[in-house]
Amino acid sequence: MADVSLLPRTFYEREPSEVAPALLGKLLIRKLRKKILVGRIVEVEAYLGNADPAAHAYAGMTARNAVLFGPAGHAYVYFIYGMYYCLNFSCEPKGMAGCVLLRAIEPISGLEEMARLRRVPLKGAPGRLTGGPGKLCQALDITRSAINGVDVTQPDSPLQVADDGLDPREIVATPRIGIRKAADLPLRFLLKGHHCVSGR
DNA sequence: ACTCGGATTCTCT
DNA sequence: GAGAATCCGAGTA
Repeated sequence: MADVSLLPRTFYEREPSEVAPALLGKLLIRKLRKKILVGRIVEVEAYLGNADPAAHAYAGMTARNAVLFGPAGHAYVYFIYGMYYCLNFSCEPKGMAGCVLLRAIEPISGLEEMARLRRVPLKGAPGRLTGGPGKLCQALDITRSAINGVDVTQPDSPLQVADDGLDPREIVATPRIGIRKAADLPLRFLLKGHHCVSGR
């Protein structure tokens, strides 16, 4: 893994529908006390802020979604269904409060620690480890208290995104998963045929 | 292969 | 007090 560069803030200062597919193939890096966990982003969803009824920011700023109304390139972590967290990155344009939801990664490094955090056996399909928004947060120890509001463009941040030069082969767009409103928009992006995307 | 429901708690009305 | 950008196991087939 030579030539790995941190994604700059300008990367996030675009429309979510542009940032989302651009994140595919990038490396998600989680720094813990002693260990470093790495995964490759293989599935994301764009949320268009005040232009998108399915977005958390649609109804305006609250204590929960305040991060989305700040500068781009920050982590928005929310708690859902009583037991899971989901990870997003804030985007521009400013005031629009758009974001990108990370739905699945391919585990690259630190698989043992990920399996321990997930409480599943190490052997088995990698998609079982990080193939879903709730799963990847559990595998990388991402919680609202630890990660929400973190600037992912900083070298000393516990959560970062980097480019290692990989050019994704084929990207496909589909409707988003698990939402009631605006359920028809093709804002879910994934690496075609990848074995770590969410679902069965 | 598919459908169904339970777990569990934060957030906003 | 309702509903939620989920996951997993059980049941049926």
